[in-house]
Amino acid sequence: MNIQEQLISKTQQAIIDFNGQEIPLASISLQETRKEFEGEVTIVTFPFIKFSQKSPEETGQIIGEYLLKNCDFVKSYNVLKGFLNIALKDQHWIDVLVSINNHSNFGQLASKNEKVMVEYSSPNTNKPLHLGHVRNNLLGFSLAELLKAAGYDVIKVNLINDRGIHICKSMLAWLKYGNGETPESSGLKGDHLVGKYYVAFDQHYKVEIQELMAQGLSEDEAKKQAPLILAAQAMLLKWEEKDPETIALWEKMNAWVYAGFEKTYQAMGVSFDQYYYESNTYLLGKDIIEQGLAKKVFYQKEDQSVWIDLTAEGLDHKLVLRGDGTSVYITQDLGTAALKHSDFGMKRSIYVVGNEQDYHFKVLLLILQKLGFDWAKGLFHLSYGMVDLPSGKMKSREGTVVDADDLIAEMIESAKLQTEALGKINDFPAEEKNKLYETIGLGALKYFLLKVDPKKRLLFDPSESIDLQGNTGPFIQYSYARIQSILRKVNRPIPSHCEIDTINSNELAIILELNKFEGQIAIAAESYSPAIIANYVYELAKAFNKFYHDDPISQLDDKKLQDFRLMLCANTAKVIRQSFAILGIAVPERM
RNA sequence: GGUUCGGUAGCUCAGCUGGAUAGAGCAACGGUUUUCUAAACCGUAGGUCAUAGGUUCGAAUCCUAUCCGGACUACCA
Repeated sequence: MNIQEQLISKTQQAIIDFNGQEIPLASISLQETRKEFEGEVTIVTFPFIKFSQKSPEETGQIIGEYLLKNCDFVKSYNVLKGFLNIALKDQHWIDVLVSINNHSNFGQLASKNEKVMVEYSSPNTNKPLHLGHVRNNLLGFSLAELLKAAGYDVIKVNLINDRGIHICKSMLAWLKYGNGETPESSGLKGDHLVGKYYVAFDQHYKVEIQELMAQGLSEDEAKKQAPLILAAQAMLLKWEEKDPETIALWEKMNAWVYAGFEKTYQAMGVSFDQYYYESNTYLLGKDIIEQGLAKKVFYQKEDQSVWIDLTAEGLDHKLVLRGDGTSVYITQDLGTAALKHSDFGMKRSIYVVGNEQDYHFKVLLLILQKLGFDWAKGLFHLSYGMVDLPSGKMKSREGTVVDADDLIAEMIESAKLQTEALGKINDFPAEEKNKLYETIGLGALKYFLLKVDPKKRLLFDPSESIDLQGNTGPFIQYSYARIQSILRKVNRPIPSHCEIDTINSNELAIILELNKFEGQIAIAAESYSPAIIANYVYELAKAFNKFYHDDPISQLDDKKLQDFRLMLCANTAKVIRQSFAILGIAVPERM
């Protein structure tokens, strides 16, 4: 029985001893004592008064007195209104630290022998990645690391949207206006080059629409009849017919994009175990439509189009296959979901996709459940909020997007300026300096994006650079570097046991944080929220910095105390490093 | 209109399986360095937790309504 279970059980026993009344165990809950009061564990006594027949204060006294007498790990207690605060003996907390220290895999929860798939990134190959994609990628990668830490076997998947009318738009514009421009000839990164022609298409298209409207067509008609859009549609048909020239162009331009994406992925530090391409999966799903028709989950209209009636679920009628037999988005997604499951047989599958697609995923999951696939209940849409600018939503066509590559470069530059201004690493070789700027710049960016609850929309103001002070990635990296500095200076192995018997409040605060780590991993994994880890590790770093400020370590003469504090430092560093690994953020040895 | 997510300090966010006087960071103001890295530490100031009801011993947290904002509501993806 652990400490908490003992406290709960003894609390119940205290009242039984007092008057024979039995408090239900479920109504006894322990919580952390707030910082301004003495103690580490608090029991709320309000729910007990109908059993004790005493005031909340008296009830607290009765229980506190009982615990003090009957639990050898309880040091003292105090009662404030309906709150019984319990302080545990220092030795208990020292033991907790030693046990964390000697735990070879602290922060890695026991294997659950369960496969979980995380699909994220899922880019279109017609334009470069922007800040919204950055959030998606960091969130997806971090979620995968988080689930691994929580004991799951994780498969990271990227479903690349490499076909469709939007891809044809870039291809067409490049043919018409590109003059054979290549990444080599222009020096442009491949994804940016292709994106340039996607924008070019839209500009020329708009001109054509204006011209047609001037000729008296309505806007809708003009949009449908503009020569450029007709040409793009024709190109899509040629692609579907596997016209060699079209395919060759498509392959060439996609290869440019992939080379560009690869660089951005590398810069962000994200990776995948498996790629799926829509060009391979877009025809999937039609057999599922057949099954659905046979099971009468779907129905067919006179024009042969296939629909599902979701009005009973509060949704609408939804098209699942066009009248001409071609797929829509959801057709493919039905097929891809089945394919992924047959490839990996995972129990759970998480889609990291923005909340603009809430409706789509609600429908997708509902259809799969209605079709009776037993794996469908394991699907989950991790719906994250959009990244907004002060001016509102980012729009690629209006040029208001924050480009991923630019942003990363700016963050590294800003880390460089800040680091140079502080002048602490002038003795570093140039290569190490650059590495550090990258570590800090990306650390700031990643932490900034990950510390916010994924569900919430996130505001980014490009005119204000991301902070490097306060509740930021670099603050936590700095705490880590400080510890490494101490460990280097003392240069003694971390002991495996402790010979002190009292600890101060700063030390206690750190141990309390360290003790929470694995619980936080479990909670964060269950709620799919790396933000919980980000906020947790910030609290740890704060506690450490206060300790560092107040209490000497390397200049101590008392070796026993020094050993203990070294152990505290080393384990703080360990937990910071692991927390940041979950967030996909590197830690520096010096900064 | 319907569905849905959100609204906490000037700004960015924690806290939300109901518990104490609602917490951080930034920005503002003041202090700390002959002592392990001041990217730090300490302090001051800043709040009708959108609004109104309800449930409860107790509500930022749960329920209802209203207001405000976002997203979705395509034979686009």
